[in-house]
Amino acid sequence: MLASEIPGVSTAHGHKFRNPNVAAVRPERDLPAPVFFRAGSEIYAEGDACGKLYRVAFGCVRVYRLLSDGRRQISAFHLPGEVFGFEAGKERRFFAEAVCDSGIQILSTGSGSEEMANELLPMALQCLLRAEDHLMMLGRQNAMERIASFLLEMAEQQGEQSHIELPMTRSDIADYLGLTIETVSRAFSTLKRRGVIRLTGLRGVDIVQRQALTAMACH
Amino acid sequence: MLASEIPGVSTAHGHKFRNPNVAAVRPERDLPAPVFFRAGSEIYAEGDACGKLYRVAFGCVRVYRLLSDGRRQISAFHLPGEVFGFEAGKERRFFAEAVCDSGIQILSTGSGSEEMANELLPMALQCLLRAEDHLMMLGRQNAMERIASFLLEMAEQQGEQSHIELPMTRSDIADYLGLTIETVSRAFSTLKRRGVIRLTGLRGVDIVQRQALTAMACH
DNA sequence: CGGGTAATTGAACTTTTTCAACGCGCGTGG
DNA sequence: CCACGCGCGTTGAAAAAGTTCAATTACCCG
Repeated sequence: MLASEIPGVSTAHGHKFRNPNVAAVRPERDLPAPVFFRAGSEIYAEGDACGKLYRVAFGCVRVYRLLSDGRRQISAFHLPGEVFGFEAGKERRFFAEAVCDSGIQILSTGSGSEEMANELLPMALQCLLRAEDHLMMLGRQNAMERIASFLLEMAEQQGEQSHIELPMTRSDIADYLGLTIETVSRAFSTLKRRGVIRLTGLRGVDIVQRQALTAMACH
Repeated sequence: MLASEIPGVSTAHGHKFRNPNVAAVRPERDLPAPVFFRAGSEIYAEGDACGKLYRVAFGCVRVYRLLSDGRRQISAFHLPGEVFGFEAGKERRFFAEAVCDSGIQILSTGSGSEEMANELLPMALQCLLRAEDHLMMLGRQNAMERIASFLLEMAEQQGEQSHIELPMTRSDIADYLGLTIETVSRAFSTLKRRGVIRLTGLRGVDIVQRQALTAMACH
């Protein structure tokens, strides 16, 4: 099932979010058929039972938590090929939603093959690795550095092209980077004014001066 | 080996950091004798080979990363009973140092028993859970909320006493919370002025109004 | 082409940082 | 025993960064 096969669904972005950096969990043929989720629809919610894992076939997923007063922190965006849904404990503390129209393969872990259980730890560690990069960014980088890191991260997830598509809104980006939408928007504008990036529509970004970005991200 | 057996070493804090919330990896008798680390000394560094895990017998450990310009983000403090040192990849990207004089048990994982391999995934997930709490804090909470969360976290790690000992300096706390030492200090002063906490020396904190703290932490 | 959502921009304001000065506690050496 | 220095912590004032609120513009989709 592809986005392009679903009537009435825009495929302008759907098929572009390939992620060449993530090995398949197991051969594609062993994976269940993807379930389709409309943009914005819920994949799981806080309070749901843990136990299932999910794999993005196409589209994009945001995983987030909410504070009681509604402040949101997005902990990760997942692009095609990535597995998400790890959580310690019995009940989920996170929400997962489709950022754009997406196809999701549902993997049941407990009953899975032993072969799969062996891959769980590396995947969890990969998750941890990303969380720890994210931590550094939120704790110690300023707005411009976070935006630069974010663009490079997206470029890497999409195979190091100089053109990237951002499936998420400024609001999503803000909640991922711990900023406001206005600050995100201003940082984009500044990068554009300096000729570091070009904005093509609301979603597209051309990276004109990659090394300027890496210098800003200052790892 | 206990801190109190080491001549010339202050034991004023060493024995106080018990953590009743963490189950031992395996029965205490199977654990190797702890290695002693002086306050400030390095346990491992960025670039070291991964593969060993560590368990805090007594004392406290900080795990952190550095940006190229020296900015530091502490990703966790580990108190007695906790296991640390998980990292994906071959080489470490983190540093670990003793915050105060500490005893560390070194567990070699690869060659470990199968029984231990089975505990790796839960431990990694536990790690992930903490990282994600931390992420929320850094991304979406203000200075006072972070300090309140931090104090409650320390209280929980030390068994929900109303008196807690902070083995780390203000600078460590600042680098854990993504703030400056001045901001940390001002938040402590404000809490003191409001009668929420009492400061007993540089390291001790009495929690006078616990529910005021939980209200501030606003989970 | 027109409507509505999302994004951008400006200006005032708030929070946090930065820079600088000062104080406290403690150990050392005169 | 006391003076001194040193590390750590606190406090104040000014500056910077980011947020908030409000108004405007751009883009996508029918």
